[in-house]
Amino acid sequence: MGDNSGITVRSAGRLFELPSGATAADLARAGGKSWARAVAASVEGAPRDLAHVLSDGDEVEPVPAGSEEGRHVLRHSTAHVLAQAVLDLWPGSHFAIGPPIEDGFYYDFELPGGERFVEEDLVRIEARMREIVAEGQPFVREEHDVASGTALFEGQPFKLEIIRAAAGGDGSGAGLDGEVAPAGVVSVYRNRDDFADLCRGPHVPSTAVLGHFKLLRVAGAYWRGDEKRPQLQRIYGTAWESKSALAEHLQRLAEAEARDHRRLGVELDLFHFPPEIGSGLPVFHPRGGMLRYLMEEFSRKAHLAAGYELVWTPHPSRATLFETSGHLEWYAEGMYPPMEMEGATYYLKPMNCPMHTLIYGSRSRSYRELPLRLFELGTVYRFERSGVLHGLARVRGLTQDDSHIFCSPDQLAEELARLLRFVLAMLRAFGLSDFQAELATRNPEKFVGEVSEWEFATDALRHALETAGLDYVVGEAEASFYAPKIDVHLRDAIGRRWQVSTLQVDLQLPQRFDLSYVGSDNAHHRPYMIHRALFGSVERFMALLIEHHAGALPTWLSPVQVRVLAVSSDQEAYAASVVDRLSTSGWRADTASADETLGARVRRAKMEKLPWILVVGGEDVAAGTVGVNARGSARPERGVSLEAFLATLETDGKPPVVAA
RNA sequence: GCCCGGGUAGCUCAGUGGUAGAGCAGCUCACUCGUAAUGAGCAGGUCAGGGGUUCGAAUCCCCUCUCGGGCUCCA
Repeated sequence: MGDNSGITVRSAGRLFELPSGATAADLARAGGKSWARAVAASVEGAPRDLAHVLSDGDEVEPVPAGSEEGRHVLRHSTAHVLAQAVLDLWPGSHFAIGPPIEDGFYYDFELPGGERFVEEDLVRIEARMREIVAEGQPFVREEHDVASGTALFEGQPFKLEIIRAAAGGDGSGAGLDGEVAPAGVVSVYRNRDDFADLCRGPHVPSTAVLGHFKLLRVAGAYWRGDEKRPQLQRIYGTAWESKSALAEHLQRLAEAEARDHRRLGVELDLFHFPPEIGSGLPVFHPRGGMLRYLMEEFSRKAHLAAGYELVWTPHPSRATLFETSGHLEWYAEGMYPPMEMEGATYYLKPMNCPMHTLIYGSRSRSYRELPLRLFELGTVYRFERSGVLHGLARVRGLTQDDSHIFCSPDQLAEELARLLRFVLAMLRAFGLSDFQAELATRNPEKFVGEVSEWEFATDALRHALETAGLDYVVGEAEASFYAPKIDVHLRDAIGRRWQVSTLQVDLQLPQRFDLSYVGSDNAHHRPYMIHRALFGSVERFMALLIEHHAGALPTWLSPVQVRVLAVSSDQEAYAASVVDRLSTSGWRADTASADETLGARVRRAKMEKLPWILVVGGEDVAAGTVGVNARGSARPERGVSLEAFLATLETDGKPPVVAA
């Protein structure tokens, strides 16, 4: 080791000798290339400022600006700059919290006199932020005790609440994403004499490091996410390590907008939401109807092949059904209001399960029938608050590809494993592959039933996840009060997360409906019931498919698969015969008359994102061939025999096979 | 439901107190064309709906509906 006034630290496997009192920034200067773009340091695995004083023997690694952790720091620091800008521009504002989030950050404020931000304010705020960046203000960490921290944030009620929560040790400060350090230390980052913010850190050394950011939108947000508490004004922004990374992100946002299923739904003439019908209630046009039909037929066939039986149940029901099921007790606010008819009260069903239990219970069941797998594309109605409706992804009338499986306790684990394999195989058939699951476990504060039963069901779900080899996280205490479940999430082509399938082991309905089966011991036993929606809903899944494929649906799902275009009117009869031949072979083909130029018709077909365009001219009539213009290919292919094209369709256009 | 912002022709949008506009789409006619827009013409609007201010309202004010971005909730 060095002389007795020095320290030795390790970074990337190398040893560095530094004077005592040296900081991570000193190491960064000595540390070479890997430290060049460091915005913070990881010291003994803990995130620290570059100004952090190192100790002898520390293991220290750079946190580069472009890493996830580095971006986190950049975004958090940019959020502080946003707060300073707003406090400068609106003296007397209260600032609440400003954490980094995926791809950006936000900050919540309360403006004096209940004033609200408007979009135009973002320009002013951003300009002030750029001044702060240009000033190169330092981020200086200070540590206070609770008393002096409280004094520091006099007049800032939200900050004081955070300090109190942390000091009170009730753990309620823990969810506030690093605003305070633990153990009664109030850590603060100061930029100016008159601006400091409560924060655990770390931060970049200076605002000069920042600059590649953009404010995106304003929104309302409840303090601590609680709608009974004050609504604050939230500003969202994004921040990146470089101009190009910012530009790429903005490009991705534009791409996402171009893929928006609500926009493509209009452009491709798939569906719309007539105000005459009501919010969240879509109608499907012929093309969208065909897409639905293709999805649903595929689903029905796959379910039949996997040992399910199709059932059908009506949409309204007497209230007594939902009293028995418990829905009126715990789900009433999610249901359409009641209808009175001939002295009875009816409700539209919000779920299919009660009706499926009636089918199970319609006669005595033998263990030999189990597992009994009932499947329905069941349309349900839910009262969704107006603010949450979102195209097809969130509607008030939806069709679940719903199944309820009744099985004996000893079948449960195997049935769940089999079910999960089936779910994943189905999703893969639609071209989706990037899955993550969440296992939601019992909430000890809020559950009904026996703990041992919960454990049995949860273990069975875990077994299914493990045999499927699926990545999963455990959502401790995230289950609803009556059942543990697996939620399957996936990422689409541009990385957005969608929640799709849900598998739930129900401990309550079989009991509420007093379901039983006769076992080999000639005694009555209670079956388990598994709820499962695979697509989630047909509507939402359609939205996902449209966005995932950017409207260019795979051939097997394309409402129109082939457009046949005659070069001039002289070949229209031949074009019609090609359409006939394709239709006879089971393909969806149409044509467009030669009133428009060929270029215009090709353009139209391209904008409809059709997978195949066939152009037929005089040469093709003579030779019995077609010109093939495939979606996504650089140039068309001339003189292809119709047989060869049919063979191409056989490989490109057949629905996938579900191997489960 | 709450906060912010929208709603003008089928679509995308211009129009800030004084005679409702453009492009695309639609229709008609001409053109018959070899791979992403042929030309001309025509038609199309209770400016979301209701109320108010004003000599006069798409424009200003109020209410309602509806859409978008968020919060909360959720398939």
